[in-house]
Amino acid sequence: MAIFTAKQHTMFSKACEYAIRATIYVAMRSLQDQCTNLKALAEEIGSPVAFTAKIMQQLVKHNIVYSVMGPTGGFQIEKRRVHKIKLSMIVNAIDGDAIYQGCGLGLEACNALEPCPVHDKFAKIRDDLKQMLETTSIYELATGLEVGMTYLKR
Amino acid sequence: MAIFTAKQHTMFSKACEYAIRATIYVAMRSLQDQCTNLKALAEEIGSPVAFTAKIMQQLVKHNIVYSVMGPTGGFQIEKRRVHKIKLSMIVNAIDGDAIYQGCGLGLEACNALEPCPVHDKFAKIRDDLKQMLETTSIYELATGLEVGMTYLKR
DNA sequence: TACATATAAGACAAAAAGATCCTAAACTCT
DNA sequence: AGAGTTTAGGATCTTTTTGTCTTATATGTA
Repeated sequence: MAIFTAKQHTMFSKACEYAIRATIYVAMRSLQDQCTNLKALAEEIGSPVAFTAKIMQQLVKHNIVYSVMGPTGGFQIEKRRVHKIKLSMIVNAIDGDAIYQGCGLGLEACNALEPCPVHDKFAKIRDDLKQMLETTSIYELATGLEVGMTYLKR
Repeated sequence: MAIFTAKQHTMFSKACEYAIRATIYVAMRSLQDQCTNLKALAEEIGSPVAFTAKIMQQLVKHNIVYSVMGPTGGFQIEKRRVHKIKLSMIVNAIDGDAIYQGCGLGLEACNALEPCPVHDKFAKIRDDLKQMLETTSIYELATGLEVGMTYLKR
């Protein structure tokens, strides 16, 4: 159980982690005018194939990537849209906005007028996170990957 | 399912949210030399009684609060220790340290030398969060509650 | 048109998180 | 000592998250 074993609650859900990794990889390939099929994608980012399929379906529904069926098909992003896709769009599509909008203690009624005890302490962290997610484009992350400055595996 | 319904992945697990709220309340009562029993505690922070019991057991094991059995028993914190208890101790006891130590994309091999694409973007956020959790004492949160500046319910 | 290959979509399964229940152990008070 | 109250701890149940499987649908190519 969560409480008994040393849990590791992460910033994003596993699905969201896969979604970000997948989008970055698809973006890198898109910048090279390449479509990426599911199998190769899952291989490259080290994620379960069938689960990744579900996640990609969501990204397609949220217009973050588009898909092409049939042979030579796969996932791709229009080259000119890559820089318009921000981390916040992916996080929002998969995890919702609670991580950078909600109360740190999960209180419904928490706001600036009736703050929870950690409200002010978290306000800055949350705003910084929001700012970062909303200004970081997949373009910059994909190009770092392309030139071998960053890595997606393991 | 997570992917289908609009999920809300939060900063901390539910258990951790309850743990923080509970510790703040017990601390406030401890500053008034009062012991807090489980039922009253759960009532005050709006959490399920039995689940809260499990969480309190963990906090006792991690020496964050101590417990007294029998009538007039409950949970308490030594007055002189209240200011020594930091948010990080609670988060660590319940959620582990991944939120402010691990890679934003969940990659095992991610570090400054072989960074994931979002590594640098997250470094600052993570460090700020860590700093805040490690420097925020339960004392200051409990006193804000005591004077009615902050609220724990709903 | 037929065939091969790729994604879409739904059902299903396993694991973890969230929550409950019951009995044991500790303690206070009479 | 006995009765009643409170936390400890184990077993159990439910919901959510993570992951798999099977069938349908779309598409490129011979």
